Amino acid sequence: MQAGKPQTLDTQLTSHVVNYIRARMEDGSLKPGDRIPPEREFAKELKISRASLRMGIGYLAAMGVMKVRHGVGTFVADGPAEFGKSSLGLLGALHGFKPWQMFEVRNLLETSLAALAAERGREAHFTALAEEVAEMYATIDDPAQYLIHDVRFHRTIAQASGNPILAALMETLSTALYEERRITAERAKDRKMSLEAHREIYRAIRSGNSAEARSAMERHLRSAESEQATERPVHRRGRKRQQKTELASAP
Amino acid sequence: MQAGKPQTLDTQLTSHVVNYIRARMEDGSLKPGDRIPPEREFAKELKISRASLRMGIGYLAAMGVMKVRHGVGTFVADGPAEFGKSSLGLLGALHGFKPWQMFEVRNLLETSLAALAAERGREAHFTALAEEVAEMYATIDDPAQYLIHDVRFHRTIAQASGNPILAALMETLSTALYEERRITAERAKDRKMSLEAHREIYRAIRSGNSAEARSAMERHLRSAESEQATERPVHRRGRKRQQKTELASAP
DNA sequence: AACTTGCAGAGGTCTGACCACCAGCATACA
DNA sequence: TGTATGCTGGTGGTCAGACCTCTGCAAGTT
Repeated sequence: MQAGKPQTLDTQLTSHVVNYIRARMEDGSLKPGDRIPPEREFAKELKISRASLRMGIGYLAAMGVMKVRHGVGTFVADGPAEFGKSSLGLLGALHGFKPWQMFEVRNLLETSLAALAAERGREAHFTALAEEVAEMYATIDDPAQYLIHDVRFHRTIAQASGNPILAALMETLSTALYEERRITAERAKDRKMSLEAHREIYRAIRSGNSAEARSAMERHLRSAESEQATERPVHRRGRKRQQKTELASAP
Repeated sequence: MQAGKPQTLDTQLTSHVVNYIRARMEDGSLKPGDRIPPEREFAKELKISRASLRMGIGYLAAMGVMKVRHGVGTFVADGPAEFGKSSLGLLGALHGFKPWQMFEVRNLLETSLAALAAERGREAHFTALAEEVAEMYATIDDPAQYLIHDVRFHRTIAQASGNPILAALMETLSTALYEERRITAERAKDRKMSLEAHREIYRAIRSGNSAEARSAMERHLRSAESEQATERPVHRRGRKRQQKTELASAP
């Protein structure tokens, strides 16, 4: 899945850095989780200023390909692929995406994802799915926690589909969805129904029944959409230092 | 389609800039095509250094939300939404995407896109599609030109689907596909078949027959995939200053 | 053994200078 | 009069080096 060198980047030096990193990723000398040299050294090595190097790193970080940790170092991203954490949110802000459009995409992707997961999923994936369902049971009364496991469930399905590109698309959608649902009050009754739906999806996938997995997912999304229509957004009370609810990587 | 402020960005100041721009996009005071103040001024206005401002702009440019033109200014992107030009290529380099995975995604997206276009497409879209088909006829003997109109045809379908999120996804795929196919030699016979297929797709869409549009697209992609399997990649001859083949925005 | 402190190394930010590019206008020439 | 030429102002691109802040760990303290 190689491609020509796109000359479409911001500037010469930025693309210099990007191409260099990219080349090292393609020839395997830079793998997920690896660390790149300190900025000062690396800049000298590439014979560019630190500022320019940082522009390049910033670009890669924005693309979700690199991860910068203040005081520690810069690393190649190691989690599931993704198209930049807030890209969809940003584009939405700019082009005014509508909720129904979001659902349409989600429906399209997730039903196929569920079907593929049923066909190609492996034991490890099934186990992970079962665990998330269990966690959802355990946190049925804690909306914030429940949501996290809900999202992780869907993400795990994406990974079980065996197609990393699809998984990356779903990952991008998930991030946006999570941000959106995090500030929405959801009814306990909805969670009960949702939980049931997830269990059905899980069973269908585990049993390898792709058609049933697809339709179960479709039913789930359909009801989720209609529920959302009757929800009332919660007033955001003075940003109370939101705890670490970052969705940790799924196994 | 709003979302909380993601605290996931590189650094404080970068996110400061991003949030500022984002807010102005959401409240409508910054629309596609608009220009932002010169860096020196803008930096002073936001009370940050020019370097930091540039990091933020770099992030937004990477996301495809802003467009920087050396010597001219910085603008809000105005073309069709897209997730960063080379994001998919970069992710592919990192995670080693396989061609069949690409086709799987493409098949999934484009068949639905074609169906939606048949249902929701408007006259302007049909006209644009017809023009691209005509251009394909005219450039049947010029692989490079033909490819451009081929890609534009598919892109126009995405826009006709009436779902900008889907269109953005397809746009991202298209960029990667274009880069890939641009360095591949394709047989004249393949182009003849391809042209026929496109005409069928066009007719189905124009007549509003979504089921037929879907299956026509599916047939097209299936044959494209099998053809590609027998193609031989062309040796890249010392990067001969590739002319301006940038896909211009579709009408 | 547990806690505290200090330091070294890494990324984050600032400043101000200079370079490169583009557009438009004024001048010079045909 | 019309066209070519060339200057100039404004804008982004790059650089250098200094200083700030965060993290992790090791040495020291209790």
